[in-house]
Amino acid sequence: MRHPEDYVEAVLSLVEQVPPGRVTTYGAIAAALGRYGPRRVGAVMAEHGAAVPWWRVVRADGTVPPGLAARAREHHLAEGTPYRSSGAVDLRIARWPDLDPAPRGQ
DNA sequence: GGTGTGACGCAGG
DNA sequence: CCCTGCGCCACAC
Repeated sequence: MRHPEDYVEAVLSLVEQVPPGRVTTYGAIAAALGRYGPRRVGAVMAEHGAAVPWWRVVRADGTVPPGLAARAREHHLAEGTPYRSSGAVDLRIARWPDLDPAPRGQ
């Protein structure tokens, strides 16, 4: 293991708790765990992500890295995840948990 | 021990 | 919308 076992388990556990049609972000997971940073979460996902609904973890702007975007989009379409016209997931609606109290401009 | 890199994030130009 | 720099942390060379 390149990462602490308990940390890996914690990350995967959180990802599995994200319901269909909703998503969370690398930064949110990192903040929730209060340990390491977004990049560590990404590293864990790159290595163990296949075991969980990895497509429910997106970047802070709602986009998914090239190469994963195509497959992620299929899952999102099947789950009804809200997308923005830009092609990124609409975090204002899909973010989970619902910690998005300030709908700013809208 | 310096340097580059990555399934990241944010501020600036 | 584009690109740049910096912070972040672990790893490979």
